[in-house]
Amino acid sequence: MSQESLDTLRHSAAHIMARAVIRLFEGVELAFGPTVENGFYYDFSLEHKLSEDDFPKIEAEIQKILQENEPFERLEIPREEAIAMLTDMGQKLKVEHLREGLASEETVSFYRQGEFLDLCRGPHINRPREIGAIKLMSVAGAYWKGDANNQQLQRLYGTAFFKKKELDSYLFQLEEAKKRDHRVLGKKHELFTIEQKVGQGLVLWLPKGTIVRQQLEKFISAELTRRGYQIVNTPVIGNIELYKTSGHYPYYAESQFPPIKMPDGDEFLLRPMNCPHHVMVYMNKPRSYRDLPLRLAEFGCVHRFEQSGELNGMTRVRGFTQDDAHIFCTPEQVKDEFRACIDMTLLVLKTLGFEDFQVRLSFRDWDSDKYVGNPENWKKAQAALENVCKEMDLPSLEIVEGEAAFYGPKADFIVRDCLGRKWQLGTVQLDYNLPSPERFNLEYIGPDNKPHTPVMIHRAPLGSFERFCGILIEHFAAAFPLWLAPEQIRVLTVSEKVEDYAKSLEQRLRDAGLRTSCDLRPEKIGAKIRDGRNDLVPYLAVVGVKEAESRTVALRSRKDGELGELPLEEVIRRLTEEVTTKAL
RNA sequence: GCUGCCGUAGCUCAGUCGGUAGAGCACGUCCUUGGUAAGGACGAGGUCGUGGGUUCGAUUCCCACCAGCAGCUCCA
Repeated sequence: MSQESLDTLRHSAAHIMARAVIRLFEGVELAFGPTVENGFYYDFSLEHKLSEDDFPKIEAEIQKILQENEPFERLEIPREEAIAMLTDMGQKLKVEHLREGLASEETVSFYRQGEFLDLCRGPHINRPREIGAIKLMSVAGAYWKGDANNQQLQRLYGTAFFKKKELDSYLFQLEEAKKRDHRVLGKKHELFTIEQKVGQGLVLWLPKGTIVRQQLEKFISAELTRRGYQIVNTPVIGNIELYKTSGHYPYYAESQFPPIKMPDGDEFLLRPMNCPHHVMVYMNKPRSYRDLPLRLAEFGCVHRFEQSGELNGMTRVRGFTQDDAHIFCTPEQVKDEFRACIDMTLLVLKTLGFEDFQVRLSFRDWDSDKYVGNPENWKKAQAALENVCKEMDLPSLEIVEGEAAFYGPKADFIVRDCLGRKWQLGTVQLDYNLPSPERFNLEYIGPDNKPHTPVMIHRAPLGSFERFCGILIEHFAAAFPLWLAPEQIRVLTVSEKVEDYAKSLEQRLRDAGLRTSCDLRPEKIGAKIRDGRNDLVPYLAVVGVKEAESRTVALRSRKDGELGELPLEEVIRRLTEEVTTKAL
């Protein structure tokens, strides 16, 4: 079945659900009932507070409608007549939609099914009974027309399939996906924790999670060196004047931790971004065009007071560390620098085996006044960005207006979590505004011996270590490749007789730079293998009397199973090679 | 922040129609000295998220708060 016919089916299912709700409850006003990725929803306004307890009742009514099997019938009605009709029916939301959203239409389409009549573009299936399986999934609040200032509606989510078997398989996949959730695996494998007593959205990296993070830091650091960056280190707070100059403060007052007020009247802000500090590093001394591009990098810790309802495991937190850098360059250098940033982001994603990502170019909304800087610079920046992205042939490139940072357009790299939700990881942002005379008034002396304004590029290939690791946990289902694995090889003893031999192996592995431990428990080897596999250790080295005598280990890999007896030197050589190549 | 749901041992969860709680795993001790996914016995672990209220008595009922989950809104 094509996605198109599945969408038609689900769209009809949404209408059947709405019809059931109207039959069961008083004073139901309908809003919109579109299809979404794995199903559909319908927004309602009604007195009764819907909850999951109502689902059986609604689903029973839906089944009745399916049995009745009345056909969908399309009607074309002049808009004015439709307004009168819907006003009579008390469907105020639909009337508003006709008056505003569909104001330019001559006629609009309705669908009738028995006594149920609804404004709808269609198309629909012919007969309800074509729906093989329909299930209500959840109830949630949603704002009318997606605006938090409007009234809140009740949204019922559901899904539908042609066959019951397809629904079962979808529900099974959902259950499986939940097992991959980084919050579940992070707890199970002791990677990170978030404690109420520390605070919402504040991540405590546990020893095993810290190893994964450190490996990423090493990887990024090596790239920074290779690509001519200079590492700096700056404090996590700054005088509020700094953010007033940068323009950040008035714009984002609500999503910051409140300022720290000093007795002398000074105010300090827990920094929500690193840019102003790096700008100050740039301003530390006069700069010449010969110094550019100046690339300043820092694993910078920032804090943002995100709304409580937005917090989510490691992927949306209140304190996080960006693999940040700011590049100060001449206008002529922008294209090359921007390209290099995209290139580094692609390298990161490729190294970690992310193939399914999309790139979103976020431009400004020309009607909005929330952006700073002159339109000329914006046009220049957006054109430069778009050109480079097109030249580099990035996957599923999408341009969205209105998503830009307030100081400039950006290219974001977006991946999905195990439940299909999109998250922005890497980002490259062009900025003609912070360096401008209206802001920090950055300068460099050109070959003409006159001051010029540099261009700034903000970029973070990972985005933040927190979010990236959260997504990474789900990407690998916590079975990290050897170079990232918290424990790379575990020595398992068959009996106590070989304890000394096992300990000597552990030390030699450590000397070779491998992360290892020794399972000396008085358990049977089967149990130790089982635990080692459950802990997702990439290599298990079994040693018994036989191996102790021949000075070998019986190696077992997570991927390939038993590999036979090998001398330790051979094991070290293999693992070191695998770590160096960052094999997936 | 909003709507709905939810919170019992380190973890996953059961239970109490109101009389202060239980399982499996993990943990500890002992027995077993074993060869590629769970050997056995015993033991320790909980102010049932927090604060109020109703009650002779609340983990259980009610209210508020806090935290978590799904969605919405937001995301420098």
